[in-house]
Amino acid sequence: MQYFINVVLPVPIEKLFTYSISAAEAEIIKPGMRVAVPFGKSKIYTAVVAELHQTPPEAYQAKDIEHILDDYPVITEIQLKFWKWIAQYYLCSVGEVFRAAVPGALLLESETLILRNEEGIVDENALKDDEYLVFEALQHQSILRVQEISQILNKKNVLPLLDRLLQKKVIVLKEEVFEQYKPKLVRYVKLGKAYSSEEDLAELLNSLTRAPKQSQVVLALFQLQAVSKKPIKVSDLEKAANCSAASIRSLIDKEILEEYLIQTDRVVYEGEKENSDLKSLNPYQEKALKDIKISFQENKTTLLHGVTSSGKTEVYVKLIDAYIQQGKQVLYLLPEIALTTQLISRLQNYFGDKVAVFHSKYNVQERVEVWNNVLGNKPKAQIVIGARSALFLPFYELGLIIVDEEHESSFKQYDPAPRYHARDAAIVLASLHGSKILLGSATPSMESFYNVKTSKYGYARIDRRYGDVLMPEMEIVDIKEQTRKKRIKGHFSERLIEEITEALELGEQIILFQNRRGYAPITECSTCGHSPQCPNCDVSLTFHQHRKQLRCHYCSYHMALQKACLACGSATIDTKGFGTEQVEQELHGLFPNATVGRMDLDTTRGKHGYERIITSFERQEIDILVGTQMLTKGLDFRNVGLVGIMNADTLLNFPDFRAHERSFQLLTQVAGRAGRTQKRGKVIIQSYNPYHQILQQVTTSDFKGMFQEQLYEREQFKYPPINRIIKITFKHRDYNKLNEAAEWFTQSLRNVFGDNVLGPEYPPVSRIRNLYLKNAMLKIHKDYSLGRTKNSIKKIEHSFNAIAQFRGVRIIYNVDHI
DNA sequence: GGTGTTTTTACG
DNA sequence: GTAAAAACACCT
Repeated sequence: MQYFINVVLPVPIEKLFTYSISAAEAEIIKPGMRVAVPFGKSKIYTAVVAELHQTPPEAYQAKDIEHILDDYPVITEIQLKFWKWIAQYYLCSVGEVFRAAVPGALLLESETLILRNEEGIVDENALKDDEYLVFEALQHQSILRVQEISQILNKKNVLPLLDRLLQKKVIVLKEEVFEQYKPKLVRYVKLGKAYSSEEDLAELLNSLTRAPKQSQVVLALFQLQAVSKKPIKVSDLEKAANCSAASIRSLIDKEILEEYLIQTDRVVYEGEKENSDLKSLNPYQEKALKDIKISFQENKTTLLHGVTSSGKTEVYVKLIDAYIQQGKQVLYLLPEIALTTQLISRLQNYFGDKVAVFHSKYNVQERVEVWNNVLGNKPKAQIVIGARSALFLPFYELGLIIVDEEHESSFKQYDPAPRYHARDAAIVLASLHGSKILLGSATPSMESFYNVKTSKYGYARIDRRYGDVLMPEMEIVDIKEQTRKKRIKGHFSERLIEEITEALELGEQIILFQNRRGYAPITECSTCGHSPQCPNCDVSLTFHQHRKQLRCHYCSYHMALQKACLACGSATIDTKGFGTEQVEQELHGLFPNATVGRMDLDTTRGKHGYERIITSFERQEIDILVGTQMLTKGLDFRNVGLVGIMNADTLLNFPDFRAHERSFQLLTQVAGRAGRTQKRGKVIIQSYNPYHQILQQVTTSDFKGMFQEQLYEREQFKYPPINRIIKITFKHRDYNKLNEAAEWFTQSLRNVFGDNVLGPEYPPVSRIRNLYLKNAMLKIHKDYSLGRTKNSIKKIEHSFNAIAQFRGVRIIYNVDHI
């Protein structure tokens, strides 16, 4: 009997690949295990077993697998189903989901190593220059990587050369798979066996009189042992004895000390265990909790709609507690995990070391540890807080999923595939696990609220702030009028300056919101109108004050700021528009005594970038914090009296159908940062367009009005939530080829879907990294079969690929594009 | 015709 | 995605 497995490979190819296995292997292998398989001419890849069977492939001879990587499945059955759903819904391959879902350290790939051929006799004269260089390098270093050779020769393609060297028997090649995950081992010491009793010790110290440092170490060790029964780390001993590693080393060599290693987790929660009791809920929270529970009984996805600072977290905590009591796992999804150190520490206060965190700023090693803890259903990963990628963890007994700040667009992955929406995927995951799912937001998305209205989702509401704090008072300032009356300094209206001054006098903190980073978006010569462009992308370069640089936001291109215009040579370079940096600088001029902080992508790079700024604002070391939309994301500051929105218009005038919804959400969220304690907060919104519908709705907290109005518009123009949209992007280096291809494809779509097809159009940035772009949009009514639509698209793509002249044009699908 | 570079194709 | 093979461009 022959045995075969079908595996998923981490490559963007639709199909599964078949390998043959031995009868013995067939006994061991189960779906969800990883196997190493040869793929292509030389590479070895990590694949996941999807199915076992006994039907030999007809058209080819299946290869044997290299070896089995796991003793038990590391991918659960549910995960495999979930991957398939994502691939099918978001129009990508299961392999692409696999690549995104599994931490890099579990995805081993082989690397070609180049070694000397010890047997071959090399005739140095028969070698060409570059061949000789490789030969010579191998005399110094016995192993080289392909990449290193590339560097030595300063050439991209070195494989033909290696082939020649292989023929001449100068080198041999070896494929090696590197295990990337290495458990972290910590060195510990204890006293050697010979010295366990008291008398031995005295003798030992005597023998060390001539080595004062070493006896100091032994004494320190004893002191440490006296304090706690725990094993003693080498590093701790070093510190306690104030000695060098060498002293300890020589004690170990003398067998006075004994060294041993213990495997430790990289991610450990250092705080005390479950120190806070669960807070009791106020009547509004109680009511919401009750409504959620009722809705859960009907197995409905439920939306918790609670105004800013209404204490949604306490409700979550109660729910989480209920599920972990039953021994179930809980997943808590957040839009941007790095911003939420506040929330993490709050949950850790309640649940201690049951809380694990998972996000993209963790390194590969840390991610594998969380993965394994979740897979093993370990108590220390019973509650997982994570960004969207945490959806892919191997949950075993998932009882509850919470999607906090459900409206946030960063739940949607944009690039690369799979372009999934974590909120929607979470709902599917919950149904696969039979678990409950709660969405939470102060400003629900149109989609979710529509689902509530159509009774698809359950609904719970809290419309009072915690502790009955009043909603902030909002004021719109007309900057057009103010400019006309010359009542404006830089970008600050008189009203805003007054309020800032007052808040500063009262010792309150201030948040200023400007939805644009950098100093000024573009520089322009006021003589000839030239503004420097990126050579690879179709955008103007952005000026960054901090480094005196012009940068491209799409590729990594940057150049120093030119003193004179590159086109006409005159020194009349002007900056247009304004960003957070400029606001910050103007503040220094207007309020020289206030300390100003800035929070945007530029100042929050690095693992602890956010934390630094947030904590120093919390400690009130900063009076005024200027920032981009990062500020809106669930931060909780006690002492903020005033929130200023520098310019609401950039949001409102954004050219897409979600602009109004997004503006409402953003403005409401920023405003919600004001006055979270007893005193009523104040919000100033500056705008050129003070009578704009959305601004009125924000100031009166009229969510329902906004929803009704937007729904009507979306209905008119066939946009979500009533319709689904699929954005199709075409990409190619050749402008004309791209145009023809996009035109052809869109026309084919039109033949099937009629005027539900828009485009093709150039996006605002029509060239990125030297590739031209064009977009088409397909709108499908919610009730129309998604499967049929996708089949039609696939069919069109198939004929498209059969046309020789269009080959090489890349097609990217973005289902439910935001 | 040889050499280097880009595009195409196939991978089990 | 990667790498070999094929096609193309360029040079002597």
